Amino acid sequence: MDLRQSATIKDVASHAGCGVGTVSRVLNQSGPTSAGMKKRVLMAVKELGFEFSEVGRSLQSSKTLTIGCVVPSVANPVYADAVQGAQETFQSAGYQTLLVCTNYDPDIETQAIRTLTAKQVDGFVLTVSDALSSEGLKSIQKREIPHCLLFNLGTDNVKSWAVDDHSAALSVVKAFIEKGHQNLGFLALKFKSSDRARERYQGFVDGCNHFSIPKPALLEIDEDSDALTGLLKEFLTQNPKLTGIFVSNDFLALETIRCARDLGLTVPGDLSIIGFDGIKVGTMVEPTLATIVTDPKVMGSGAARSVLAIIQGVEPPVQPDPELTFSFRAGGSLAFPAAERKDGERAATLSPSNNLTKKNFKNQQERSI
Amino acid sequence: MDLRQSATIKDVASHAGCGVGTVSRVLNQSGPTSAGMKKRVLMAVKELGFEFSEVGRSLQSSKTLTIGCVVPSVANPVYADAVQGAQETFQSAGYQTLLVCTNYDPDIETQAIRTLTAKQVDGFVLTVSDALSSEGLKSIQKREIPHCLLFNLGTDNVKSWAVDDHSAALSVVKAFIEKGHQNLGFLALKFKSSDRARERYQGFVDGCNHFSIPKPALLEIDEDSDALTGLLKEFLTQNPKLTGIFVSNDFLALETIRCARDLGLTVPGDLSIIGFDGIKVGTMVEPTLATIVTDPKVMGSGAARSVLAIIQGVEPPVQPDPELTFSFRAGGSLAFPAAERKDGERAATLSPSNNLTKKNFKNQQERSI
DNA sequence: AGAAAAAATGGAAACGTTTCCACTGGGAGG
DNA sequence: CCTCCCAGTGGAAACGTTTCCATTTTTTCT
Repeated sequence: MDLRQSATIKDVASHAGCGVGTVSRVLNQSGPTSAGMKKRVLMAVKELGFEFSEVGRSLQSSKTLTIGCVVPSVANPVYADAVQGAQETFQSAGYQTLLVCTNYDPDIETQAIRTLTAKQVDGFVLTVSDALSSEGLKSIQKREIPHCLLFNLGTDNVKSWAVDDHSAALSVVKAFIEKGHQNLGFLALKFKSSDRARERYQGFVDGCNHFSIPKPALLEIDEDSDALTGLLKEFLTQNPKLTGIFVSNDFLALETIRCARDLGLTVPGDLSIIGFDGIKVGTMVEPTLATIVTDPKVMGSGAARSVLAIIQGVEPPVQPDPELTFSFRAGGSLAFPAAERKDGERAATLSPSNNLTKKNFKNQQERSI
Repeated sequence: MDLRQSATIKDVASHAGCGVGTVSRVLNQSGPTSAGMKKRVLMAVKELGFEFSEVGRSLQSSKTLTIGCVVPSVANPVYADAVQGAQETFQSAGYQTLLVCTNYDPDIETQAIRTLTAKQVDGFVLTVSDALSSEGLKSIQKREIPHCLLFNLGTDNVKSWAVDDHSAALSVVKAFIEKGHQNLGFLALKFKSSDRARERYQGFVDGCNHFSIPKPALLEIDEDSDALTGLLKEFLTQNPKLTGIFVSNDFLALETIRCARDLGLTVPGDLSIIGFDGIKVGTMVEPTLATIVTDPKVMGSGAARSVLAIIQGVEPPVQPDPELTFSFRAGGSLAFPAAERKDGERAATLSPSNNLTKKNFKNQQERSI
């Protein structure tokens, strides 16, 4: 038989010599059927290679068994892991995952949500650019489609699985202080298009206030650029007392360490660095990277379970205590500032910024959060 | 109005005082309509917040504007990047991507393909466990659903975008030989469930034959385990002449370097390592990692364009010359063997394998290809 | 002005399901 | 023997579109 055009339930019915209702009942076990009939239907199914069309089903049931998953980019391992967790969870509940990467662009985000809504996804897991202003999120809420935010902070009526960025940033300050640092900096990528980065910065500022140390200096870069060395030099020159930098993601932190070295600075001797995310390679480099460890896969899976619970109308899973969504990991990139500068200025000798150090990164990808 | 239950085209028609055909014609610009009618319909649409249901459309047109994307795991950055590339390409062509991670399990793979087929995806991009035996792939071919393999080698009638693993492995041999290595090893993860790893091994063996050096020793591990140090020690003990190891992916290569150090060996002094994939961090560690650089995003995007071309019935894009799907990147992990052992045995002093070196990898993920 | 052509419109059929209602026949209970 | 009930079955309706054909309205031409 020709499998190109798949058989329909009507074909099965006529082939088995019965009505479509009977076929449906046999295959879905949704009603009484005689043994003989059952056998004939199953026979016809096998013979025709019949499989239900989910499209027909969806039209009838107005359920698609499909979830929309919207994240900035899976090239970023944080989101990749989260997507992995969500996808696995949905998969084992019988749902498929429709993935969209917005590339941090709010317009794409809005458009994507519109498209997925038109496809009648049964729910959403999403990381939006800004949870308070997202058009897409609003329309999801208006339509009352089950959803759960991921990494964004939720509100009263919006579920969310997120790292407590604010508290995490606070514990970064604490870690710096314990090592005797007083003058800190914050380095972030894509600050504008990420409420997470802003949240971390706010926590960092609040932490500095709380411990009565100077407000941290902010270095904000737009792209994961080769110009970092130069920018860093300028930043350090403008903030000569600075001994520690909190970098908003681990990849950028590793880059920063490399740039610092290019400038003739030692890490952690001249400059301590703390990252964010807790990627595995942070433990494999020398010095190891002090960082905030998170578990994106658990977040993704949690958000997925929340959505499933909402769909099924049961009580959503309890989220972990915000304080448990992250942990501080010590590392060689954080130490006491060099003795002679305990409260003094940086040795005034930054080596000349030679931009010859650009490496050929064929695989260079977006790695910010 | 209540937006919970979305309006249908009939609602729009009655609201605008016209027939459903007219509404369809106005909204799809698929036929002549008067200016007045157009205005009334658009008005009704706005008022009701109407949006087409893609499900109804799909049923009618038997097109879903959805592509199934099946990969082992997006926790592996190689696949994550590939998925990113494919998704972007599909997105800009108006297609959505239904993502499934098989976790290297052929049964999940088969099941997933079945489900996606039932959902009537318009095409597939997939990395299967074994292209020659995959049940799912067979059924896709039988049903003549447009598809393109990703990382798997294709056959006459199956399109594919893949790194030329065989040639790449060959150039690894060449790189080792140029540095004077004669006794090589191959270290792979998930060897059984990946035809890519097997292809690399075969290329490596063929290369050794070609250059008339001994057949490489094979160390095959099942899991990304903490036991690597022990296994590596055993491996090196059993192959005392060995001076270079080709490791089938970069993450594993970095781990291997670390384990070698735990055993008191220096890299590259006592042991040279070449990895595979070309992940970014390979350039950020010390020593930098010699490796085969690939560009998974380009592969994913290419496979996506192939599928789109097949769907549209046009000529698929030409794939790059297989030899250009990878390049060798030199790195500090590859050097001449230590002089005193140029053709001798390893200094017989492997430090005791103390398994105290297990680190607490909270974020430990699957990283094999 | 009248006829013919062109433009605009309405609505039924079809796509593949599930669900519900109606019908049949047989067995149990009176 | 009659009634009632129930398991088993068939088939129409509904889900939301598009498409096609028939019909009505407008325009154009003589």
